[in-house]
Amino acid sequence: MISTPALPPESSTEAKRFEAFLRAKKLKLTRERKAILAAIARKAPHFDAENRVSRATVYRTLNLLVQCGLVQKNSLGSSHACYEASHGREPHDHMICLQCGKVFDFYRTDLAALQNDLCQDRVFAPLYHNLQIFGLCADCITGADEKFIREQVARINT
Amino acid sequence: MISTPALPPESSTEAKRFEAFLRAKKLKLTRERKAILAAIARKAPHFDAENRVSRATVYRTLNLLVQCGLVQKNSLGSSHACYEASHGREPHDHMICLQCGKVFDFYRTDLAALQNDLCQDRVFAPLYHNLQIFGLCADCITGADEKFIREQVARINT
DNA sequence: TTTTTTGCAAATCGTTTGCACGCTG
DNA sequence: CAGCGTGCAAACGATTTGCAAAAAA
Repeated sequence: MISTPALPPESSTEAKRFEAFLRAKKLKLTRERKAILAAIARKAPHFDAENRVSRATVYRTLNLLVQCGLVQKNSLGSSHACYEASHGREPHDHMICLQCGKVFDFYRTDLAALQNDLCQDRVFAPLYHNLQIFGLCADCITGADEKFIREQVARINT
Repeated sequence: MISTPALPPESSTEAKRFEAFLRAKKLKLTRERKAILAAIARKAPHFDAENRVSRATVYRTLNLLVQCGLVQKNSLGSSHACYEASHGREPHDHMICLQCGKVFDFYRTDLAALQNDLCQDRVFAPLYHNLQIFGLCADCITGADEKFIREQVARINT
């Protein structure tokens, strides 16, 4: 076993932010909340290490972390969502193939600027965005029904 | 009962597209599929009029319509989704408040151009996009913990 | 007639909630 | 000590799936 090392600067930053948030809302800093935050800070895949914390608590805490900006929750009206730690997240977006479902990441630094630009004339403080481009990937375009698909693409893109 | 009128031009366009798609995939044009397509074409809210078609069939057909481009399915890796008819859809995007969950629509004509631009150097044929901007709405910014929230926004937006 | 579809009901899966007990401030 | 938070198990709601009957090609 390794003696507990000093926490990396990022996680203590995150912890401080979370604590400040809880204080502002008069909520309590429990062992479970610390554990979940720690798991996120160390980028634990799917919170495996936090099996001792009940699922209900994980969800309740995730909601707090979302409100506090430490976790991003992506959804759109649906009851399902996709949680992702904000910390160290390269702001990337997705291209999703409608035919096979494959997801491609892409990075564009200018999208953050666009985001701020979009919000400049309205009272809305943007924290992060999520851009999904749906279409057809190379494999699916060259598939059997290529002709049909190309026609489809042409029609919609005009 | 009313004698069947000629279908409006849009729906017949959609119907043709769907038929071509089914033919290309050697699938059958059933009464249920027609009914669901018709409901979408007439912008029926939530397919109320299609109660006679089983839920399973609605979902199965929606998947076909998505592949064929007549319906947009918005999700992000999650198993839940948000279906929306492509037909006559103003290409709009969403700002979503993390605090209260309210959704604001916004329209930007230049986003379609951006979408094509993003895909120009890779083999991916974009059909449509979905941009979500998460942040805090006016009401929530002016709420009790304004100070904290502003700090948060400032931190993330840099 | 052959193959695809449908409807039903059961199975999933992520998420939420009510409640009694436990812990933080 | 007063609340807030937790675990559990049941409730939920959207979506999927297996299977036998029904419909399209």
